[in-house]
Amino acid sequence: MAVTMNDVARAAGVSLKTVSNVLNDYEFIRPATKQRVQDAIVELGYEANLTARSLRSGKTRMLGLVLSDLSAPYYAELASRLMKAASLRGYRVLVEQSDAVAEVELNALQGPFRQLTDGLLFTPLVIDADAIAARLGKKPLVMLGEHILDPRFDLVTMKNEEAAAALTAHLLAAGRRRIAVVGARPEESTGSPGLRLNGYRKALEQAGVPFDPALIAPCEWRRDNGAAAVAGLLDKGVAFDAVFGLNDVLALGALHELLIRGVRVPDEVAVAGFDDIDEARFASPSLTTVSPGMEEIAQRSIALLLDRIEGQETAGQGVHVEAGFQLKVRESAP
Amino acid sequence: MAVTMNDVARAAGVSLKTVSNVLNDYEFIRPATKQRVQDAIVELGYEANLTARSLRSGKTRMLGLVLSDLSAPYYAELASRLMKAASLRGYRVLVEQSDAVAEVELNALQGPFRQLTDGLLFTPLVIDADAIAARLGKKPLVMLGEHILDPRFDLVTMKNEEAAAALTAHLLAAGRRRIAVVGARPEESTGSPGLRLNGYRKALEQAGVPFDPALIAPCEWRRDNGAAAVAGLLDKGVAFDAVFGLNDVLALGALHELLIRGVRVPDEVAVAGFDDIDEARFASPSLTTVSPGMEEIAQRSIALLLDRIEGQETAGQGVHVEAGFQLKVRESAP
DNA sequence: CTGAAAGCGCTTACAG
DNA sequence: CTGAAAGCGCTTACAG
Repeated sequence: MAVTMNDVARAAGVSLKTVSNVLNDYEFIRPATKQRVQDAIVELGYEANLTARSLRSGKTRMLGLVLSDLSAPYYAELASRLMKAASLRGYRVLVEQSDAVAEVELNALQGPFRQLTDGLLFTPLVIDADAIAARLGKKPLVMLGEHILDPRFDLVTMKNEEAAAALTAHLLAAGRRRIAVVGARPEESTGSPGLRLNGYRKALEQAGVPFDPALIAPCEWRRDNGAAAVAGLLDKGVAFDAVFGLNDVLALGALHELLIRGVRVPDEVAVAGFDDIDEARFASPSLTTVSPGMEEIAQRSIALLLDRIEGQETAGQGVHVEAGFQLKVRESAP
Repeated sequence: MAVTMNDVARAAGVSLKTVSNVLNDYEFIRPATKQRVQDAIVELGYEANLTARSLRSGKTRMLGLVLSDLSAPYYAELASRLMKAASLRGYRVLVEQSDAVAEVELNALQGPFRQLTDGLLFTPLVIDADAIAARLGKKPLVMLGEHILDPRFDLVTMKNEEAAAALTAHLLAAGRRRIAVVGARPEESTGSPGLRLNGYRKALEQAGVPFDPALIAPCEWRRDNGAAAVAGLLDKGVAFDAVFGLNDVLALGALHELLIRGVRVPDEVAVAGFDDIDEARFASPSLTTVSPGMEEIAQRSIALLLDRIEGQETAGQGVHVEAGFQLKVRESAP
């Protein structure tokens, strides 16, 4: 049916191996031979069969990306950048949405999804380091995010604590003293919620402001939950003069609820988020937030994963990368 | 290295073909034989090699999705739903971002991307129907969106004209007479911008309100362009009492600019969008928009594409599906 | 520098 | 109901 390497070899009057050599940029081919092969390829309109190549070579030139939900703005923007970075190196990205379900996360590690990809960019939300280590095959895996901080794994993440502390310090410097936090449990101290809450607590401590658990509203990181959490605080009569949404969609949900209730932002209550999604700049009022270095995260995680896939070193220890962050001061918390 | 079908056959004391029959749910297998094979599979931890299966069968059980930019909220939400719908039928979705570049769109039709997938969900933005027809191989392709309306192709789309007309009629009914449109050229009449503009014009006509080209601001569909377009109208001194952003991010960009300039929304200027992305509900004020039936679009386009892939009929004519829409009246244009 | 052969792990006619 | 054989289209040692 389709044109094969055999057809090309016949047309060029060489063996299969020579065609393969040309395709794989083998150095030592006589220019004349190479030219004949290339002419035959163009003439016949030959295209390499990627499946056959994969079967024989054991490589697919696809990377797996496991995240909870591609429709969340942060993940959508990250996935888009990861795909572009991978594409520049000749790789495609296959996305798996886990919905934060343990079974899906586990299956991504060893099932067909793993088989289809040469390496994994993994954002686990529910399974733990040991579960991952137990299912870790030979193929490389780079952790994205901060659910797992384990020296065994490569990890690309952001400065959660530092950035959250800087943001909180900014709110404190503006005179805010009762800063509500949306998206963590008061006692949480690991994972993205916990680390960001740690930063918040450190900044409070530094300023000599007491930590009040009543100000901490736990919820899943979705827009509607941000709104509901703030509604809950207001209904309970908890007094606060700022809201720190642990990500932007939470902050934007909170902002919406405050404005609906007639609370003036930032005059009465300042609002700040975390992520700097495209939307933050265009919210009304625009959202003060932290830019966590998403482009750097995308670049470095692709670079690290491809080094593992293509590089010689299998490495004993995991590499830990932390992207730099930037405070983005806007109208919602000047 | 890995466990193969041969290993399973040996362990179960049957031939390769019998193992294949069990794996592929062939009907006529003696229960005892089937059981022995299944036991061997579990015992050895056998997993089918998908690459080998693909090479032999010519099927990858992957669908291609070509869109301009996964980080755009509408596409991110659509991609997420498409993946879920495909997953229920045992397929994966591989995304290709075209950035609205013609070359990328063309390559998606015949290059390696096509080879890796059994069928394509294609949102072309720049190439035309003939270019597509010329490169259309044997594999099925379903158009998404409305850049191409051609009887040769299967198409799943939304009621652009009707929905835009309904939205415009809503603005007119609320007494708005100078409705600016952001995201189309005044003379445009095809593609998403053109069709939505047609709907706008029809509603104006129906209401006996003259069409004023000065109110039509062309720009690419990005948030910052929506803001810039409104800034342009205000700076030129064009009078208007409503803005219809041809998609939600344009409307939200416009809303932002209006509020920055101290224009009261909706009192002085009403704002409406199109798409009903998650963000619309939580904007401040919340955004009046059109919900174009995204879930229906996702479901039906997957169903249609898989019918083509798995079904017997190669069909002469393309099937055209239009999802239903709903007007979402919120605070920005009550 | 180039060739002839083996084999990656499946599915698919072809037999019986 | 089940088996023996061929072959999908490549890459990879092995020779020379």
